[in-house]
Amino acid sequence: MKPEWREDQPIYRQLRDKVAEAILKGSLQEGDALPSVRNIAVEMQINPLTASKAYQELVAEELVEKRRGLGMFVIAGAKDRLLSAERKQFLDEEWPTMVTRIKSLGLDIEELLKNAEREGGQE
Amino acid sequence: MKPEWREDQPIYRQLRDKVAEAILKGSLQEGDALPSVRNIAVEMQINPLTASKAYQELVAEELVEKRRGLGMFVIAGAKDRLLSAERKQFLDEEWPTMVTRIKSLGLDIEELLKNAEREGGQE
Amino acid sequence: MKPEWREDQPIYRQLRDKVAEAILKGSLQEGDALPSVRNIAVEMQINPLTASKAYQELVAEELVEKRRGLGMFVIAGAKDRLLSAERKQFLDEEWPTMVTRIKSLGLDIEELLKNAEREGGQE
Amino acid sequence: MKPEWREDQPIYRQLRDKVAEAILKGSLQEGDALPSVRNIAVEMQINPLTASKAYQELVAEELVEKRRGLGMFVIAGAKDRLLSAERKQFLDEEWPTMVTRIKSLGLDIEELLKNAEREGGQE
DNA sequence: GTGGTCTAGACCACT
DNA sequence: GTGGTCTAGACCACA
Repeated sequence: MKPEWREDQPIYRQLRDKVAEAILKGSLQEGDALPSVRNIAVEMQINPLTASKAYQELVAEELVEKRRGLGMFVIAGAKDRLLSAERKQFLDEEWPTMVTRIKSLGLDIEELLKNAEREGGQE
Repeated sequence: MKPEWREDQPIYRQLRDKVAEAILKGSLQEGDALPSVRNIAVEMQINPLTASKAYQELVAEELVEKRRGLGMFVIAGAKDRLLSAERKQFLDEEWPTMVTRIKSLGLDIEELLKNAEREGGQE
Repeated sequence: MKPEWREDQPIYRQLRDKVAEAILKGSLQEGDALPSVRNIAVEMQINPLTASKAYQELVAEELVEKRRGLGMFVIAGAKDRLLSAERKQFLDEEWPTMVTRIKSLGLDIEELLKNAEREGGQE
Repeated sequence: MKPEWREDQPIYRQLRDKVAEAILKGSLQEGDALPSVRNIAVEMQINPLTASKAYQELVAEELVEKRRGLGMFVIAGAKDRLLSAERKQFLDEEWPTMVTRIKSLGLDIEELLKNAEREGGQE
């Protein structure tokens, strides 16, 4: 797995998002240890400090806890909390913006739906 | 009208988007003059240089032209060009991303779209 | 003013505390600009990144806001918010611990009071 | 009894403090044996090495002595020595800091102390 | 000018 | 082993 970083966001933010997604998908279960800062830095080919910054964001969001000398672990309830927080964020902010945009572009709902099905083979 | 700027994009980009939106909505007709850089800077409470940068973007996109000594004007055909460009951008990039996001949150795209249609027939 | 850093806390935390104290004391008024990251780094003889970390803490606490391209500014209401937050922290956590400690050491209240007056010439 | 560890101090220091407190309170009398490193490690859910480090601190402070093959025991005179050492530490360092803090928060030291006296005659 | 990000490398405390 | 902190120096976007 060769990580590729987008330019539109800082790397640490993207790494945070990757971990959050892994929690949502269940590939990181609650109670699981995250890869160590050093390991993930090597794997992702980034500076350990950058990786650490991503982890600190997760700690601040209370999705992950630090156990001193042991590492970082997914907090119990993290998945639920994350899911509801993201849904709220989506429904309150992202989707209304998107709806406005769709309308101002005069796009056809049916067409968008077909579009969504076409690419949505996976999941 | 107190403008509020988001943190996720530079101000000049957001101003550019506002103007583009105005063209799409028709509140800025083709041939209309844009507010002067100075005026809009005062009104939006931003640095004139920032306002100027927004206008330069619009010029680069060929939505607006500078008439020396007169100001900036919406180019004929701007609305159509803008509409098709934004539609392409939307369908190629924004919508697929949004679809992925909706699915990862376990939400129902069809329901969201139908709701959007029902609620705000006109924004 | 030659800054001296204690060993018991990271520098960025101590710098954050200095700024917070300046807000409490009023030497930094609401709306005032903080010294730039670079300037304070030079003045305090620390790395700009360390200074930046202190400022980011203050932003996270909503005591300070970033105005892009301009610098950091004390938010309106920062002083009040800070004062009540610190009082709460003190009364809920620090003081009860201190009381327990005083009792377990069997110290005399009157003596402590005299002590407090003696050093409390200022303020 | 589920021990909870604060983040502001290393676990071994907090454990040392717990033992010292027990000596002050008399729940550990002079001559008493301390729980074995292994037992306390299990009970407190910490690494035995961490527990051992706490005990070593107590030995270094001459509050506790190791009797080979038998375990760790509270030294005669430990309580008095501890009491005077902690009082000195408290009056010289902790109390002055606390007084400064109370004043900077605009709170009334006398009132706080009187309240403390009235409420919990015994902790 | 402003702050933000990243790197490379060092040192530290904790478990 | 773990994460945290700091430095020195670079580059970038924004106003």
